[in-house]
Amino acid sequence: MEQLKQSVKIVINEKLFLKDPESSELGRRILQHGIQMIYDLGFEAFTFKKLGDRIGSNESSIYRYFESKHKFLLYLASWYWGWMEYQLVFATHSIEQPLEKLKIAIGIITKPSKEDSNFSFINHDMLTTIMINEFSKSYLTKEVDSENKEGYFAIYKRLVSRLAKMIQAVDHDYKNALSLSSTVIESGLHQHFLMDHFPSLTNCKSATLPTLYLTELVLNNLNHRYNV
Amino acid sequence: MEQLKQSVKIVINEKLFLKDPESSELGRRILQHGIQMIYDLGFEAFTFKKLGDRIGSNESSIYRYFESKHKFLLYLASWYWGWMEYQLVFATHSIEQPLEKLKIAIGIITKPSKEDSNFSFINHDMLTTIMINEFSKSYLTKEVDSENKEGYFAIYKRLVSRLAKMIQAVDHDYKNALSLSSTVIESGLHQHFLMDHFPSLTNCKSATLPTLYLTELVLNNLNHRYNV
DNA sequence: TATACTATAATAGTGTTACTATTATTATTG
DNA sequence: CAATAATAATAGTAACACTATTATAGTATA
Repeated sequence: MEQLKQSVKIVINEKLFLKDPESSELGRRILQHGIQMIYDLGFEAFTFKKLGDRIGSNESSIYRYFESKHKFLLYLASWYWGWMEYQLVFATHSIEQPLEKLKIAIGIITKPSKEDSNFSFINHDMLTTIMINEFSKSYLTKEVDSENKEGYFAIYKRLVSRLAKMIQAVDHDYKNALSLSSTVIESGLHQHFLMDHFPSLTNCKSATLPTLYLTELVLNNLNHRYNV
Repeated sequence: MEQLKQSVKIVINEKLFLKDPESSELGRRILQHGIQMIYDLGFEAFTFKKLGDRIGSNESSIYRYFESKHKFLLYLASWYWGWMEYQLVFATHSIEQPLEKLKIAIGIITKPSKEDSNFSFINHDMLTTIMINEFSKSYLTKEVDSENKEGYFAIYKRLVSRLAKMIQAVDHDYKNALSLSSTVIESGLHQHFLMDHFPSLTNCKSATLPTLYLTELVLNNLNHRYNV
């Protein structure tokens, strides 16, 4: 917790960038407009060349911050999950009751920002949408294993593990806390995608957000188990 | 059911191919070796050029079967879900008991083939792995909505809907049958991916397959609900 | 046997992507 | 004022995802 609060800046694996984009004006413009462009065009159509044109800068200058488009996505994903972790730890640290703690955690993970104040040039709403649409692409690659070894997914994994611990705290005997945690985090994104593009495949609506569905899904599996 | 059994051939949206690849020797080689190559190289590194070289044919000839690499993936996905649907309907149609039916359905959807006999030149094990690694890429695009309108995801959607109906049959009052169905199908793939690449994020192991975890997950939510 | 037609192959070419390399310019600091 | 660092400009590369055109081989029909 202390690590998190002493500095609000989200600490990201240094191998994901060549020069810290938060440390200069150009770097911040890259983040801000990069997010905007991926949001608008999708990750496939987004290029460093287009981004350079947009911010009145040069493609080659962007490459001095990020080695590749793929690392840029990994950077954004780390930032997103780091920010989730921050919210989660901050919102639950003073709560004693494990069940209460878990409910709040699920609420944070499964509901898309909106109400959260921006504490940097990173637009949270857009970043959330980017994660819904693009996060899977950051790990569904032939290089996952080596990139995982490099620690590029460390923050994400820490979040899954944190949520799993909260699940376990509510039911010490539940055998699938990790799977349930990863399912909630994944479905938190996926159900939003379905709402936007395949509404016939989900019961979630702007009124009934995934939060409710997933909270019930989890709690029904704790302390009163059905054994197959 | 009759539609399914009258012909074992899986019927795929005709807009997904220019010439039916199952109708010629070259077409079948494209499918067979295309699957092998995507399995080996991943979808990104796979190209029609490489496939042409491999099968001693020409890039341009492959383009006479599939308009694009993306449509080839959509074709494979349709084939995969069509085959799932076939297995599911076939295995459950004679079962009366809704609970029994549902359990069998979840078993089929969440367990990777292996035991299933190939009834075409399509290798089911490889195709399953391809779906685990690449299926998300078929819909996480800027073109989802228009492609959805064209019916490119029809079989997948039908499967989600079928499973949702089976869930509903076990508990008529459950409010999130569609979301639960889509979650099971998604997690069926995702938990396998985690087993292979992020074992610390799942409790599933070759011994304890996702089937068990997901069956419990579903059944714990039916008929004895916790209300948030 | 000639002809017509189809399937496939060969060849070439296009615009774009995701970079890399080199050099020039501008801004900052000692 | 010189040295250094950051950024920009320019050019180039190999590969990708196609498209277009022409050639060839095989089969079917008149």
